Amino acid sequence: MPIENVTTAELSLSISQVAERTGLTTHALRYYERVGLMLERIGRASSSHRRYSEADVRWVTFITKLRSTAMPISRVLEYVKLARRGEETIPERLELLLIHRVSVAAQLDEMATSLAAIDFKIATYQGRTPTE
Amino acid sequence: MPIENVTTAELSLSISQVAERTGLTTHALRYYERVGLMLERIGRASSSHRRYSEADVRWVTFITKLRSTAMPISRVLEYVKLARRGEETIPERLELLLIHRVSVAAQLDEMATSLAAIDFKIATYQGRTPTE
DNA sequence: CTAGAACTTAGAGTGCGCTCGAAGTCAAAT
DNA sequence: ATTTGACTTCGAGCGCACTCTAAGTTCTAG
Repeated sequence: MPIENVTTAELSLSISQVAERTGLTTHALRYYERVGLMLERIGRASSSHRRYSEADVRWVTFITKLRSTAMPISRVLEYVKLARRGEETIPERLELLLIHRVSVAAQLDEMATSLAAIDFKIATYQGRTPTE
Repeated sequence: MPIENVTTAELSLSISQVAERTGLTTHALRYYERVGLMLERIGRASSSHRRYSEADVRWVTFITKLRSTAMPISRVLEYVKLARRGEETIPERLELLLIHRVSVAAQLDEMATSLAAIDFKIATYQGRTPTE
């Protein structure tokens, strides 16, 4: 019954706890690790069970923000690889995020436009003349 | 050499013209027709080439709004089937759209939240303390 | 001590939404 | 008359992002 994290007040979570906290499945978390999306190697308990640090959880959380704005995993991977190279790649990471930002804005815009079209249809179904 | 659309001033477009106008590929348009997404049978020229009416184009355009708000094709199909049954299914179609509307709002919300997180990161990379 | 839940790896399988290829037809231009 | 290119059908193939299975290990509760 080895106790980890004696040094700092680092919590260390099991994979299922991280799954709960992030909304991903344990399968997805293992998959992310396999394809190289994690910033650092995920710690292991003596049993070889994964132990996630707070930083790991923050990173997974950030990844989900990128993913939920339709950044492909391949792009996230580029970003991770830059991040692993250290501070010197901040300009490149910044550029990557700024480019992505444009696409997110476009997505928001398209979705808002689509919503308007759907609302228009809803209004006609509700018998309200939508232009009225 | 039978001439279609004699009655009205209906324009009739080729598949590639519709592709241009809707942003879909001709492949996707054929696929949509194949899986039953079109409201009515698409007209054919004597050559058996597809001829799209204005109403067809409007329908495809509406479909793309549903799709771009992440409505699965299976759901669009439900909607189409209702629509083909006529006016009596308007309440059901309305309900389907209202339910979808909720999901679109949630998507917009999530995307906005993710954008905020990305902007936060951008700000830190730009050396601005983001909370400042 | 034992049962059962949770974990491990490696690799195969899945669902969605197209996308592509093959083989053929047709119309317009040269 | 022939070449070019857009079209047709049908079915297979593909990329993405997981998701699941199998076989084995380990942790937890009673």
